[in-house]
Amino acid sequence: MTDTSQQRGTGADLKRAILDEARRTLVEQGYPALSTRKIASAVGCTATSIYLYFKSKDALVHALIDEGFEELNGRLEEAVAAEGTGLERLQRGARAFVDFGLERPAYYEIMFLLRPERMERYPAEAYRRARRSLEAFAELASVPAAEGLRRATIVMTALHGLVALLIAQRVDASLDRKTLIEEAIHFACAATFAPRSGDGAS
Amino acid sequence: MTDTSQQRGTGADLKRAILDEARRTLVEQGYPALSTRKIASAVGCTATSIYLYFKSKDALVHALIDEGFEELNGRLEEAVAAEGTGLERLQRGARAFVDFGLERPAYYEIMFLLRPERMERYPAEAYRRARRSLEAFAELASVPAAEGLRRATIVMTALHGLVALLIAQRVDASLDRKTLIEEAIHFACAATFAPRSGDGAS
DNA sequence: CGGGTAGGTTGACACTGTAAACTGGTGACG
DNA sequence: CGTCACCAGTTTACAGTGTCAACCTACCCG
Repeated sequence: MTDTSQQRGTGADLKRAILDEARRTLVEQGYPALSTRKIASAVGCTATSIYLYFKSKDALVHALIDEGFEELNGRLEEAVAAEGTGLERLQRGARAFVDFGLERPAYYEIMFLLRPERMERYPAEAYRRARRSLEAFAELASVPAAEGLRRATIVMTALHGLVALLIAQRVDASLDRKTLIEEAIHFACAATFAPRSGDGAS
Repeated sequence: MTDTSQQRGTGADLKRAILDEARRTLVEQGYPALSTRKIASAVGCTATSIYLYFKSKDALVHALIDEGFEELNGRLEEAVAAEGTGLERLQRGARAFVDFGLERPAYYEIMFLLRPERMERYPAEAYRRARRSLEAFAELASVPAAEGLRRATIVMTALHGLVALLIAQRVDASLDRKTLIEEAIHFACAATFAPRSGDGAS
């Protein structure tokens, strides 16, 4: 009965509590509502205490981004791993990516939507982890490795655009979401398997 | 010789000066650097004077967004208007869209990258104007009108994803930018002209 | 001359992230 | 046992943000 109804540990416990509260705020109220003072008061410490465990607010957000990529990578690997043709596996991966974005828009925002200059650069080491999903896609492409990365990037950009505009509610509401997503995934993935410069109409 | 080396008009002139300075700051230093006090001091008035002409900072940004869409729409219409097949015209439009985003990343950011809940909703009337480009794309699609909007949306999302990730510098630096863009546009536009559910290989 | 009003300013409030200095408690060592 | 150092956290403060309420001032009109 030492703590006064505040969840409040010390040391590593406090760090965890801060991270938990930050994640909660992020998920429930979005990135803009993420403030050091709010986190601190919810967790029962002062705002400056956060700086004992995170170099800056950005560093805290980086930690959340890491969490996000961990979950995303997990989902993607699972989706891609199962049996099926390359195209099928790619499509499952694409669906997993889109689902992640739509289910966790706040995570998606901090992972993909924050401009880097506002974000005091996400460290390159972690960046590489963020690219694992891209590489998973590249391996599935049915083109030479040199082009595989490009094709995979194209798929990623297409999926990202889909998720980003859906999250931002900038897609015409009259469109059926499910059909749109299915078709967008279909075309995006097909591109990865298309021959070099097939200009032909039928 | 009434003004003291500050560009400083009164009334509508001041409003224009504020808008000009806001645009300059946006273009040169990006959205995060856009602050009412900075604009005010650069333009030679107080921060609160901005509120005489704009309901809020968001309203000021809305005005810039309007400018952005005006330019974008102009470019798109020009690109799409000239002669050529539907596919060619669509591709020119797509290129124009991507070029706009890469040449004016700050404009692109406020137009497409700001989440709506952070943005006190861009008014619906202006929103419609923002959709003109989409409709221009839809008209070019070689599918029934009902599907045209969806196909156009898919192209838009693909292009948006491309621009967004390029701007955010989240595209592998080893890739040749020009080739990536060309190929992405190629595939995106091809989708609009593909038959219904062409699953076929070759 | 009197007064209303458009156009701007002053000052304040409630926030934000963050740095420097301070404090209370706990363990180690002479 | 006494003292010293260290560590976790707090206090205080600074510079910045958007925005509102009150004030002030110069001009025009009757």
